[in-house]
Amino acid sequence: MNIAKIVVDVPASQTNRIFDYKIPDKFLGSVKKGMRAIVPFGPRKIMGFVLELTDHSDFERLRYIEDLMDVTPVLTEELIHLGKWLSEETLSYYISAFQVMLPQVLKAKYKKELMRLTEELLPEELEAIFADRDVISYEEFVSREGSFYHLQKAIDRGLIEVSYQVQSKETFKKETMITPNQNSFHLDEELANLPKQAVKQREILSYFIQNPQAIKQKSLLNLLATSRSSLKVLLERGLLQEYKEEVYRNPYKEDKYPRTTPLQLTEQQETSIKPILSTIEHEQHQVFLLHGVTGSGKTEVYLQSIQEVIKKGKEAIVLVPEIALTPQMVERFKGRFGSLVAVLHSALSAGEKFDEWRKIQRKQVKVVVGARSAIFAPLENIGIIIIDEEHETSYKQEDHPRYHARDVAIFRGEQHNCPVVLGSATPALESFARAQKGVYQLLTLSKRMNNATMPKVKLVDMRDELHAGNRTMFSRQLKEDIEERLKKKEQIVLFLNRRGYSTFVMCRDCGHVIECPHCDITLTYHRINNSLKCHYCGHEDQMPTKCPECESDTIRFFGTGTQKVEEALTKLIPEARVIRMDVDTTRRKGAHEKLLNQFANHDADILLGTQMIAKGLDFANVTLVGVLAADSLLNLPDFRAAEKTFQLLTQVSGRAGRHLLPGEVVVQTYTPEHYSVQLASEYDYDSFFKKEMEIRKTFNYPPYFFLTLITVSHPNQVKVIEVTKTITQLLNKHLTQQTRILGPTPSALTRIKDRYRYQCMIKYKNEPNQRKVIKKILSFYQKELQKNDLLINVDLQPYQLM
DNA sequence: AGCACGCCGACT
DNA sequence: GTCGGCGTGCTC
Repeated sequence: MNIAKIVVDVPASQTNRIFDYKIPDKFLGSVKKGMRAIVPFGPRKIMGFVLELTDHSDFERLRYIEDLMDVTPVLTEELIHLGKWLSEETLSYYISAFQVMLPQVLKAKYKKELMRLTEELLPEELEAIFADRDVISYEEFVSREGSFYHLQKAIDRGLIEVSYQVQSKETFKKETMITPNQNSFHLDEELANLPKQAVKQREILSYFIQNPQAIKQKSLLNLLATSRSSLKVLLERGLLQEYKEEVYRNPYKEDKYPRTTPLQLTEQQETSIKPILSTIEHEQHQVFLLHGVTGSGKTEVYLQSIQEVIKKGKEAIVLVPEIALTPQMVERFKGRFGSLVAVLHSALSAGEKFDEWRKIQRKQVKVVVGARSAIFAPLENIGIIIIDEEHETSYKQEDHPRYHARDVAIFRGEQHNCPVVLGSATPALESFARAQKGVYQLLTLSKRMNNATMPKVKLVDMRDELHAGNRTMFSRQLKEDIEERLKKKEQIVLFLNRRGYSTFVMCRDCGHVIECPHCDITLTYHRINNSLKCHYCGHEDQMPTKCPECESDTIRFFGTGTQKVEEALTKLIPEARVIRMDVDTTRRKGAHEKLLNQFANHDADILLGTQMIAKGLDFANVTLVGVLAADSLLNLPDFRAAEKTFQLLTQVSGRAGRHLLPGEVVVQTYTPEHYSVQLASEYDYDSFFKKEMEIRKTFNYPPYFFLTLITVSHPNQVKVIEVTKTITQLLNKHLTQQTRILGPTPSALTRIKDRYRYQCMIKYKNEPNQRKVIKKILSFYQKELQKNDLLINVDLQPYQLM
């Protein structure tokens, strides 16, 4: 086994294959599959992943592996297998598939340097740049406008060498530890010998006489209220010793979380957990769809399933949408499983993420809780994979490799013979359809815990408000309800799905929304020159004074970003204490937690926020939820708009009345008759499912058909149309009869940054050759793609249609 | 992706 | 003869 098969860190179609390298004798035996290695590649040195070891290669002039970057492999055999599958599945490069499975810091960093090889003076121009130094960075050379010709000549004459360096970015946090010198010093004797005035030294020594074990320098100095200087003397005299110990950066302090014990399950929970436990017991792969209304106790089912998995000596992965990975959520898992839990969250620093990952790699944890990419946790003995809020679109990665965590979960579930549990109050249509077909096993929790009822939803037609002369963003109903709760000292959650600055323009009379004439997107109001702009194609219009549709002059910008609402709210109800939670107020580390704590302590009456307050929050005292603008999602150019609206409304409503106090929801809308708004207000998922499925069937959308979206972009519009047309023709020719190919159509955002974008949509039921055909088409355009003016983007099962 | 190599055209 | 600008093809 002296040859390694390696995938190199060059994301390009021509290098998207395996290269063979010889293993030098000094590394024989220590090279293992899944390690990162530094290898020569042409004139440079780059990082590569060792995928296989063999002793035969068809290639004759093999070069040697230069160095190893790991002692322990960073990819397990299963992850290598998964990476190959992933790149096939998503049509992305092998290297990208492997990189996405690892923490950022394991990505190699490259440096190119120029090294002086002789004592003799360099040609004038170069000497000026080197200025007596032996090594300068290549970037510096370029930025000082060094002549490449002179450089080349100096290299040819052997004066200068180009050196390539591969660096690893990972760093390890070290802590200084202090311990008594093991070499049999009698500390008590030494203590007696210390001069009287050495008070602090005496204190330190006495401490170690009583506590002879090692202690962190930080804690010691803290404990004895002293500084390093007094410690230093003792270290220098050899009475004490110091050493560095590697520690994990610890973003979540375990001791903070009070331990919880399993709760008594309700009858429904009991019925639901049984089949899960059975598959764990029999090591069977099975996908469950746990359809549980908000507040029905899905989490407890997860926790007790995990408990069983741990009991069997296995491990668990829990995926939670980024936005729901709140301290409250983490607490539930850390509270039950303590330090056996690793949390992978984007809010962690790169170093913290790496340390959590390393805990997993070293098998020090049993449970991994994290957002999308946590599905790649390097566990080797998985007993269950749970995806909470499985309908969340954030589980689909939008750049390469465009994977869906749900698919990866099922793949790994098959590998490990373990159950995959998809949980949601509002399952994705695709998932529910599969459960109906029996592909997934459906488990239902229809009752809330504590016998709480779902809060009553009142729909308020905002057009009526206007006709009654109310021009504020709060309906009379909502204002009244807020005031009532304030009187009763109960709390309120207000939800607005609009980011702070973003505004759209709508006629309050007829509900007409002004869109860009060139793109299918609402225009944004800019205050500076009173104009309407399209953020993508650059189109600009003067702000109209009349509705182009009905001529009414009640056309207004709905600039109701959270900031404006906060302002209006304090004007309307001055006594209310408001906490605003959006990207702006939670950007700082820990701010999220702080604001939620304030609200939990009733330091505020109203929590006003965007998406981030829609999920997972659980406050006993919240009895009113207000949705300020339910239509905001419906106006998006997306066949999933109704589904997303239904999901969001249901989820937000679930924030009220989770405990003893009954809850109520006020939904403000301009389209109260829309079925997604109607049915969400009645919590009628089944009817929504039926209705939406009919629509999907009529328009040949998922789950009846699979989609593939091919987006072509190029600076020249004629060229884009031509290429897209050819692609459509090629697809028509090579795909089956039943498959429908739409296009070329201009993309919803036709022009971005001077590139025209056209797309072609493949709707298919069964198309086994699809990937092959697309690959062929891509290679047909390879030359043009390389030049970079033509871009072809392929998204299988897209979630973002723009 | 980089990088070398080779051809071409402009300029001293 | 000298220099830089591109197009092409290769990397174990």
